[in-house]
Amino acid sequence: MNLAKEKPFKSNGAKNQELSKIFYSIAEFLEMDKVPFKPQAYEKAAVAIETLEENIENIYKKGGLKVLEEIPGVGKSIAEKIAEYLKTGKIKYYEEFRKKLPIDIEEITKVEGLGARKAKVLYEKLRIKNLAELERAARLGKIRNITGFGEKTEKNILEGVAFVKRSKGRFLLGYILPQAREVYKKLEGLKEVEKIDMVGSLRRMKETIGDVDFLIISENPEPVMDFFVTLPGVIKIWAKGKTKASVRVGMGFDPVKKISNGVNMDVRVVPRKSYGAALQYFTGSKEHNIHLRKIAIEKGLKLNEYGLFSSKGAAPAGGQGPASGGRGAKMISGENEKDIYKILGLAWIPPELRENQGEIEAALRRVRQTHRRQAQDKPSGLPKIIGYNDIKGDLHCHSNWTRAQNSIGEIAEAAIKMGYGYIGISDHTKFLRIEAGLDEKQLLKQREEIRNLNTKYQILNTKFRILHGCEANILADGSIDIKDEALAKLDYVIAGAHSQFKMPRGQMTARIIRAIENPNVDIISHPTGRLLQKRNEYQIDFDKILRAAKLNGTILEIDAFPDRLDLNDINIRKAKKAGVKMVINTDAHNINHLRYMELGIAQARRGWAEKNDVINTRPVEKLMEFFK
DNA sequence: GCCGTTTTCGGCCCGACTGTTTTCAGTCG
Repeated sequence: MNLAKEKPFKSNGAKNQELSKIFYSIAEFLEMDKVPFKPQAYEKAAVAIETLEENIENIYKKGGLKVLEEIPGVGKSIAEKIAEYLKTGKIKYYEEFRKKLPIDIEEITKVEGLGARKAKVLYEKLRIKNLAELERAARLGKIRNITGFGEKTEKNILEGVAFVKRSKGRFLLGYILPQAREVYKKLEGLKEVEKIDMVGSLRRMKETIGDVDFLIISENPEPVMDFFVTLPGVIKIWAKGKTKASVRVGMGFDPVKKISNGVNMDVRVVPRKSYGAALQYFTGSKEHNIHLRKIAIEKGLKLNEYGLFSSKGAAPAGGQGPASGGRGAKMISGENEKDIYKILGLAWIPPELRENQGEIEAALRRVRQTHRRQAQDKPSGLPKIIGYNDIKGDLHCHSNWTRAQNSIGEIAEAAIKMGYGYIGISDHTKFLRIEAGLDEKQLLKQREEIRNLNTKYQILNTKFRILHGCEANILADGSIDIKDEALAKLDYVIAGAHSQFKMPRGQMTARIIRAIENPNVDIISHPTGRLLQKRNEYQIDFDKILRAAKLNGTILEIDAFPDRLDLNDINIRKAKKAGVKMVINTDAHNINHLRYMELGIAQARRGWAEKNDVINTRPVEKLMEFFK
């Protein structure tokens, strides 16, 4: 490969992200001018482009405007704007908005309670263009005097600004989940709480979480609300009504951002007969729900958070009290979420798949497939995604042979407690001096300790095995920092890039591929190198990586560490499609990290991965067959 | 602006809560 010809790319899908941001902004600008319907059209296009698998430049190069228009939500007008952007780097329509209203709309609307309309007023009255100017105006007490605003709004803006500045609004799933579960348990313990579920992005196990949502059945919601807003840790009550309350909970110290932090939590109480509908509704995603409602409408039904209704004689929205489908509408379903999907002609869809990324179409295929024999084990076109109990062992654990905390014996004990059949020790190797990486000699020595421990388990008749691996380094040229003879003696070899992340795309791709082709390398760890909220993925041609992995039988890791979750959902789906096997590992540096496995499984589920796609769902003998 | 096995025109998901108003717009999910 001629590396000199390759220029560094901004990112694989940089244009996709840039365009989707522009279209989101156009939607906001149109919203400011109270233009009807166009904002939603632009937003829909923005979502479609943002989640597109393929690079939009390639799509345009291949098929021109015609093919762009095949993207759902993209018609003639938006396709032309995409082409304009790809050709000139600008969109005139957007630039004109920006000239008229030079507002950093993306930043300002991140502030809780501020949308496009208010942002426009703030600009017209006070020339506020960005977060810093917003904060200054609020501090000086200028905002309270504007019609439509007041003292409370001003105070909320100040708090909102502080929040955006501190956290950029989202939290890692791995750090939120334990906090959310604690609150869940407290609420669950109330005698007034008949049933409770976590909903929203937390139920969908998204890699980052904006806020925590709980759904509750209660005949007597007021004490629940009172309890919720006075929970220890609540630092702010945003809203408190009879059926809905919203608070900010302080979370102590955030180890990643090194600041003290808080997360918003919402509680919503619904009657039992509507619980399933509400569960569906509040789980989202928004796009999934919109699609579902449309299916309801096609069937002459109406779906909202209170239930599924026959829409015959339905009154216009807002005309009726709660728990209603409108005048004369009859409630068909609502208590059970599965029933709602069923009545709509769909197989039940696991929350992790609810992103309107084809899962509804797949679930629809149920009807056709039930006529076939295979209906029983595969009731729909949906994948039978990997389960949270399917993992038999963790192959990426660091021990105190390097700078991690626990001994190999301690890690093994923890793994046995988790019900695993094996654990893989994969310490860093010598290139990573900062981690006290092992050299060939030390690896051989480590092998002895592992052999001794395994002998002990045999004698005790414990059905458990420690596998000996390492996480070697892929050097800049794609070679490995440990000699082949030493690698060949290990049970398996993980290789990962831990340095020089800013290489040009072609060079980085070649580097990783060389490692994939190495006859001693079995697994590529955290294949794209991103760190959530910290570092973007390095530049690689992932399709080329997949082809090489498939050809060489090299396995790609889904690293479950909270700020990695790498591969991400889109890449997992691609890998599955390409027939590339994956392994879900925690990258544990102490035994408490072993519990992050759940995050990796969630990620695999969101990537539509099935048990068969993931090698460590297999018992140790079958597992070993995947190693070179 | 997009979309179409009911429509190339006429629809677009919809309800709760807040803060401001004095009957409702804006925001959120």
